[in-house]
Amino acid sequence: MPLGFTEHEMKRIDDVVKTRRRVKQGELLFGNGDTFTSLYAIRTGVFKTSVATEDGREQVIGFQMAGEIVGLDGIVNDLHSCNAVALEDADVCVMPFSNIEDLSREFPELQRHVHKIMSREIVRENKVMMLLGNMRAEERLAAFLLNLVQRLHARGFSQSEIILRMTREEIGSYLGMKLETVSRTFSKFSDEGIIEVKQRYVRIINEAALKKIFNLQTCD
Amino acid sequence: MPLGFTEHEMKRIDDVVKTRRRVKQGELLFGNGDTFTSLYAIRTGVFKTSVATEDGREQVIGFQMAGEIVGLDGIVNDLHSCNAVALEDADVCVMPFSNIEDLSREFPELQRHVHKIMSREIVRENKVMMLLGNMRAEERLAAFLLNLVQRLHARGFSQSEIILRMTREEIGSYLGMKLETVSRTFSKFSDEGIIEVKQRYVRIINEAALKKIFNLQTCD
DNA sequence: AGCTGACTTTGATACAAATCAATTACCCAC
DNA sequence: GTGGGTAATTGATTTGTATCAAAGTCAGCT
Repeated sequence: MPLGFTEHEMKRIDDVVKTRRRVKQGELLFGNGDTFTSLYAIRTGVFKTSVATEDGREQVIGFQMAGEIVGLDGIVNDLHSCNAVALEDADVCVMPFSNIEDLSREFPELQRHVHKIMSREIVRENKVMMLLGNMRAEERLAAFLLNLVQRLHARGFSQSEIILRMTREEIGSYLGMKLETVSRTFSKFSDEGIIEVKQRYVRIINEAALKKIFNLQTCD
Repeated sequence: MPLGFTEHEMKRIDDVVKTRRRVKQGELLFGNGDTFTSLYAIRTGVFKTSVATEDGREQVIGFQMAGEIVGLDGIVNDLHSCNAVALEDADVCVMPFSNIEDLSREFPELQRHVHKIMSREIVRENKVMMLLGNMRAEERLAAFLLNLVQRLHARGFSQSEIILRMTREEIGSYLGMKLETVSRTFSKFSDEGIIEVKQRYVRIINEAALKKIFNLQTCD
């Protein structure tokens, strides 16, 4: 949240954020078709967001963690158009969107902040489209690992070790490949000494090699 | 634009939109790295937006036409992160973003409108991710054609005839396939009597068949 | 501790789309 | 009209990933 407010102002902004909600592993925070009322700021836990086709194919849209906002998809039609599922027990701030709109008319800083959050999501999705449209399996997985470790590091975790909260199938769905291909690509990186993999545990041994495979700047 | 304003209010809102800019075919409206100042409302013409990797691969992010807004990618870092190129001579309204923010603090209707535009873009990109991650060539092209004809029809054009403003390569980039595959898939649909294709001219003969191939509701 | 079920790894094979290559069609300038 | 360049089509072949199949690993439960 942006700074530079008086105590009174902070109080009013805090009020938007006061409602909490716990979501257990595997539970929906919101689902496709649900009425949209609020954005959610993740406090703890990791979520996946996904959309599905009629015939049951799932596309994972993103993995979200502490400090990130989910629910932006609901604004346009007052209905959510994707599912947000907790991949581990999670804790979110419920922020009624009408309150956000009211307050952001009063506080330009907050208004700007909201706009940036939405723009950031658009830019993130642009990068995922590049990944899905142009890259090969190894590039996709390298990009995924680099992105994940960077975000975890920014939150005070290790810059080389990851405990994955998602299955191979979910990673595959996000990256547009099958779970077997995800597994094989992990094994390949492991054989080449670039990473160490043991089920959900991943340690990055040679970050430079990963960056070379994904010869683009790290996404955020 | 939303309705329900007084004459005086309309005047002030109109002022935001008064600057015009012409962009010739092939020219950039804005490019990756350009300073962000404004959103652009397309009045006439068709644009493509795209991002590029270091090694020169291009990913088309979208094709935008009259009434649609481009430039949302620039808000988050005050820099554009994609390119917007006119595919035909075009005409846009330049809308300085600081003006939009100022006015939308005054007019809740406008504020809501801006939020919806950004959310709509997020939802659109979610659908493209589904397309790129889960669908096969025929499904992608069917989805593309249905989407295009629907948007053109909403603008008063035919609901079955299209003049494509983009090359096979650009379509392929958008859909995550090579230009040869785009061409072959067009030919296949043509052989099956679903469409008539002659270079940039496409006529949809059997919309139901296209919808069946793309067995999802038409994207918007 | 042992069972159960979900997830992961690995192997063999099939297939859709990419790649390489050669025409063909079209638009625009002269 | 005619020539030149870009874009599109079509064919032959290769290749990356999907698919099908079978073990192997692990966490949770009784």
